[in-house]
Formats: sequence, C-alpha cells, structure tokens
Amino acid sequence: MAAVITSPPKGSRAARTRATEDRILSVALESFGTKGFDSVSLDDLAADLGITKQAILYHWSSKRVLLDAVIDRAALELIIEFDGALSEEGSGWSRVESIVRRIFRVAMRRPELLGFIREISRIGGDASLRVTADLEPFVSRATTYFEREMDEGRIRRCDPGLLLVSAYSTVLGAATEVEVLRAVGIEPTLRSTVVRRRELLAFLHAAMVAPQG
Amino acid sequence: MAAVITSPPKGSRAARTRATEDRILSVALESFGTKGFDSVSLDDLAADLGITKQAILYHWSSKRVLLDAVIDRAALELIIEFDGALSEEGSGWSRVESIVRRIFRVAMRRPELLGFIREISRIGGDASLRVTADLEPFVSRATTYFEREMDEGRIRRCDPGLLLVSAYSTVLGAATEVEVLRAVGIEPTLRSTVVRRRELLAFLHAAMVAPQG
DNA sequence: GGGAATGTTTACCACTTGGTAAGTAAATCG
DNA sequence: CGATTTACTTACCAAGTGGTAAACATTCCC
Repeated sequence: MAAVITSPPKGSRAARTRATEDRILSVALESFGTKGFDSVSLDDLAADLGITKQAILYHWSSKRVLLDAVIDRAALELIIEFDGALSEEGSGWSRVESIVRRIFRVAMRRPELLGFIREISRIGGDASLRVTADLEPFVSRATTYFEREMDEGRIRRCDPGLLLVSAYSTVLGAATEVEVLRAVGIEPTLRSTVVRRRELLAFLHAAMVAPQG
Repeated sequence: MAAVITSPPKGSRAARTRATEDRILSVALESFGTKGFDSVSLDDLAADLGITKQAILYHWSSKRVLLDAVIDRAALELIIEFDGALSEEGSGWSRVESIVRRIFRVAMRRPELLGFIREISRIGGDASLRVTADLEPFVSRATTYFEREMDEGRIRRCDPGLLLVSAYSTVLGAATEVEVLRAVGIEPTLRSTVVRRRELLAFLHAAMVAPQG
C-alpha cells in the first residue's frame, strides 16, 4: 500500500514486457490492417504469436483497448513516415515530386499501415477521431506547406484542408492499388508503380484538368 | 417425383419470392460494402430487413453462398455503371473526361458498391477471382478502348492492362475519399469532389508527370 | 533462502455466431 | 374441397467469441 513506485526498469523484466507488447502490437497491426478488426479474433492473434489469448488480455484489458493501442502505434508510424516525406530536400515541384514518391513508397512497403487507417475510418466512432487528433502535427505541417506553395504560386489556390483530404485518400488509393495488384497476381514493385502512376496521372490530368469545361 | 418443372411463374408467389430476395441482396450489399462481411451477422441483416435470419438461409444455404449472390449483383451493377460510362458521347480527351467524371459519380452515388469490391478483394480467394471473371466484358472493352486511344496518339503508350488496374484502384480511391470526407464530417457533393479532384490532379500531375527526372 | 511482484497458462463462463430441424400459415393445384 | 408446395417462424445446437478467475512459473528484492 505504501505507494513506492517500482524502481526504474533496469533491463530484464520490464524490457521483456515491452518487447512482448511490441510483438503483439506489430502482429495486431499487420492482421487488423490486412484482414480487418472484426475478422481477427484474439485467439487467431495469439496463435500467430505462439501465446494464448489471455496473455494479450493481460497487457490490454479488452480487444477494444488493444485496438486503441494499435491505433496509437499506426498513427506514430504514419507520422514518422510522413515526417520523413515532408523533410525531403529540394523546393518547388521537385520537392513535391519527392514527397509524393515517398508516400507511394510507404504504400508499397507498408500496405497494412494504410489498410489499417481505412479499416478504422470504417469502424468509425472514437477511433477515427483519435487518429485525426494523433495526426494533428502532420496535418498542420502539411497545411502550412500547402499554403506556402500556394502563396508562391506553385499550386493553384484552393482550400488546403480539402487538398489534404484528397491527398490523404490518394495515399489510401495507392495502398488499394497495391492490394489490387497482388489480388490479380502481379507483385508490385516500386518502379512499376511509379511508372504506371505517371501514366495514369497523365491520363487523368488531361481528362480532368486540361479541358476545363 | 415425375420431374415436371413447375409452371412458369405467373405473378404472385414467385414474384414475391424474387422481391424478397432482391430486398435481401440490396440490404446485404449495402451492409457488406460499408461495414464489411465479417462485421455483419445474419441476425443484423435480418433485423434490418424485419425478418428472421432463417428466412435468409431459406433463400441461400449459407452466409458464404449469400456473399456469392451479393458479388453477382455488385458485379452486375458495376458492369451497368461502367457500361454507361464507356458509352459516353464524344471522342478523344473530352470522352475520357466524361468517362472519368461518370466513374467518380458512381463513387459518390454508390460508395457501398466500390467499398464492397474492396472488401472482397481483401477477403480474397474464389470471390475475387469470380469478380474478375464477371467484370471480363468491361475489362476487354476498356482495354480495346485504351488501345485505340493509344494507337491514335491520345494516350501515352503503355500496357493497357496495367493502366486499367490503375484506373480501377483510382475509382476505389474515389470511394475512399467519399468515406473519408464523411468520417471527417463533410458531406461530399459531386461538384466539390470534382473540383477538389481537379486541384489534386493538377498538384499530382506536376509532381509526377511534368518534371520527368 | 522466502516473499512478492510479474508474466503467462489452464479452466471456465456468458453470449453471439452460422446453421439445422421441425412446425405453420398461406398460396397453388388436382 | 384436400394435398402439396412455398415462404417463412420458433426452437434449438455446436462452435467460436471476448472476457474472468484462479493456478502456476519466473524473476526480483530483502
């Protein structure tokens, strides 16, 4: 009862705990992102990890709480990825190009990450609001970036918030593309995706942008 | 036992059966497309319809068989939508523009339809192969169209199959955008979506297409 | 060493799931 | 009319779900 906080974790036990939780979160993110939250039972998850379901519930009180933790991790990793993208060198369109390439690269490398975002946007409720909040640093930085680009005449002027939503769903679209390619039996490569996307954008640009009317 | 096939359905009973099955398929497509196959139980579905789960199982022997039927319906409706898009008037880029606009309009009007496609592409297995087969007429027609456009120099030359995959996932991206907008609390309109998309495409075009290197 | 956290398992429970069996009201047909 | 098929409902079941309680093993600390 004497509220002496346990001594600072030295290495062995607390570290092992954190390692276990890390493994669980990692596998959960992968499974939830690719198969969907409701399609993955705690038993499935535990079997993948070679532990029992109760070991998971020891670390998080319910499946829903685990989801929140997974959301936290996904948001963190997304922020890291996007941060990296936004810190690209260069300026103007060459920088934009680097950013877009890098975001597509995330979709190639971590399809489950973006699939998970789509998943929780479907589940809705508090979760999606949480993600919005967690991504706030990225949102404000991107908005600032968009506004500067517009000020300097490199992007046509429009609501940066809406532009961000569009870009956001475009990223999800890239993830979808990876999934679709795999479903059709084509193993996507970064090179092929970028090349294809360039063709597609040329195609769509002419359709939607060029002939104004 | 004498295998006389029941007389051709005149009106009342068989018609009622078909009407019920139609209602079930419609609600199932809506639910599966927005919430996901595993997230919707037969009881949920039945409750939405004001009937019992067993009434559903009377018409289809299992939930999986029902899914197949829903897939059939979704594929049919998609083909109709895409057929309509491909039969647009005009030629060259103006026709391409009409097609793309019309496909985005599908994403606006029937988000559950495209959400469902994404859902079954995630479920994988036979289902996604089925859809590929069901969409074959559309695929071959679109491919022919792409090839003609490339022959006549209106689209940069590339693999039409890959171009189609890109367009396909772009449509899914459009559906995602609608979902995301709704999640964020913005009720999307066709006009806003088209305008925003035009800005986005201008943005991405310059990033991916213009500065070639 | 002994005792207390800590991490995990075995055993179990209430509830939901997809699915079956049997019964029933109404339409159809001889 | 009576018999049969059709379109359902009520009653039920085995399996799987998320979650709890208690036992067990290991590490930590004195």
